[in-house]
Amino acid sequence: MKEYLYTAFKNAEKIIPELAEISISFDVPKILEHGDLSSNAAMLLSKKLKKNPRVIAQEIIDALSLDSAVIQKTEIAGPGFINFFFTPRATAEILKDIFKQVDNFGRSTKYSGKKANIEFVSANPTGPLTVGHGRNAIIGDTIANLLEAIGYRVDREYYFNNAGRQMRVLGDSVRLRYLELLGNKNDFPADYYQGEYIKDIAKSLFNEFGDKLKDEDAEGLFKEVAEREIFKDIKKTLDNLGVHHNIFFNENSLYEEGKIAALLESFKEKNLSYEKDGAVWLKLSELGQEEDKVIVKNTGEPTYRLPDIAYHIEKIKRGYDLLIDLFGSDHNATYPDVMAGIRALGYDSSKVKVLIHQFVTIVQGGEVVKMSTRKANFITLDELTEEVGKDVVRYFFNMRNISSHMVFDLELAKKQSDENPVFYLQYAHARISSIMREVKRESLEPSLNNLHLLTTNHEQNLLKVLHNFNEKLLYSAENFEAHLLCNYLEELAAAYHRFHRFCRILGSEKNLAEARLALAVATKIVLKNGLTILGVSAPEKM
RNA sequence: GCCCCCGUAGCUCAGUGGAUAGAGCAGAAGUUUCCUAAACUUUUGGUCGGAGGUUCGAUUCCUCUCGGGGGUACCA
Repeated sequence: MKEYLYTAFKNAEKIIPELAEISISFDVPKILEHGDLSSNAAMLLSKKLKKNPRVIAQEIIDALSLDSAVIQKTEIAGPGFINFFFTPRATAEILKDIFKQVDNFGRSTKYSGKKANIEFVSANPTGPLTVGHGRNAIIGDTIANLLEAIGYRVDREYYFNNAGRQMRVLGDSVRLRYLELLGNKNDFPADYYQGEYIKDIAKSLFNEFGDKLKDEDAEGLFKEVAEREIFKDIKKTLDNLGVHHNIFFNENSLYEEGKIAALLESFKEKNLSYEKDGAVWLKLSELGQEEDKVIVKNTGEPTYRLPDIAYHIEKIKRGYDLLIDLFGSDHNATYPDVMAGIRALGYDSSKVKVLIHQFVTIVQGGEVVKMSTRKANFITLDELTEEVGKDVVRYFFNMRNISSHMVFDLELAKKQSDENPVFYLQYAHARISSIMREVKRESLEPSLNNLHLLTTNHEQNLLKVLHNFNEKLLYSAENFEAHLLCNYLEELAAAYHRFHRFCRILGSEKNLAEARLALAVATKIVLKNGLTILGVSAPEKM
């Protein structure tokens, strides 16, 4: 419908040349009485033409030469809006597109041939994923789905580190638990990993090796086994949610391939680093940042900045058109340094898009639960998924703006899961599936031959919502905002449920029944396409 | 101190500079001989944290301010 108006406005430039100077756009009015689409062009021109916007609006309408088979009427409203009302028949044309494209309806080829990479989760293998990681995992995977829907080829990447202090402590935690099993009492340090999973790993080592490991050091087998087991669990947890990375990038490989040493050398050559107090500093204050930061500690170990810069350079070299980093807000201070480092070495950081999501506040029994992997005070993502199911977890994390500090009330999620909006969407899909089973008895087929019969408010409204899918999906993907897709699908489901209540298929005259059936089937297609992008199932029965 | 995010209905949250700020839940009243009532209809509930500014028009953009969260490491 918009395309029609864009063309009409374009042609009207011959009569009102100033139309070419403003950006023409059409909004779907919030209120039904304001028509199907509205334009603010007259208001935008009012200053330029020094005329009352309502007068200009009339001149625009006169210049448009609209087809009455498409546009039923136009009106000038409020300060100078032009409202367009489409004929029911023109509105129903959308069903033809949906039936033609089916699973591909809504998908776009706008970014075909482009490659994107999204790095997300990226938790080091020190313990099970928590509910907090869940938000990152779901947002990341859904953004990847959205990008694929608009044509990108997407790599899902997981960056991790199995070296460093964190992992040493992990290995030693397992070692101490293992020694406990051999009867050696020890003071298990408070800053070690307290979780039961550490004891489980120690137990499996004890079962396999008996006391043969009592003189092993923490860095060897203990750490290796802990990492392997924990990673296995993490992948299982993600698998349960339908999240699959196709690239796992180990920070260690940057050291092994000499990338870290080379990077350090480049900074030195470019006179961007210096030594002070036994450490190597990066001159970030000369690169637009607040202050210089350490890149190699006086212990000889790099800080995270150095490998992070090296890692991003590696990704940039792979030739992506878009590189997304998805972090929790606790990392929000780290990326500007990394970007500055990349730019300083002459790499293009403009393709890197950093997305920061805010924390999930867990509330249990009316109290905020503070999460810490080390203290083993957390609710695992697995526990949550088992409690409420994959669809609820995915929908819950997708339905809110990533910048919102969301509250996750565990009791509510478990107890009142029936009231989660995801069931509202799925139920609409299941209802249509049910109708499709029923109509077979009456030998009704969806038909596009009598779409002019779809004239009631409920039918027309549903059709109009269907019209919006392409645009909403594209906008949602280009802005990395999956919650907009959720909002849209809720609107679609609501429109369908109303249609379902007031416009019966079985029992209606055949031509009308088949036109309505086409509308229902089209709705089912769009619901399913949307839910699939969210990673939520579209059940045939509930 | 400085940086990022948030503040909208009792609660959880939408809101792409536009017209009368919305949804779900919770509260009130209804709808089923009928394709699934996990639904639908009606209804109560708002100084959009506050104050300035830009604009024909601000919940939306800017400045200041108050409140909450996260950072500001030779942790990541």
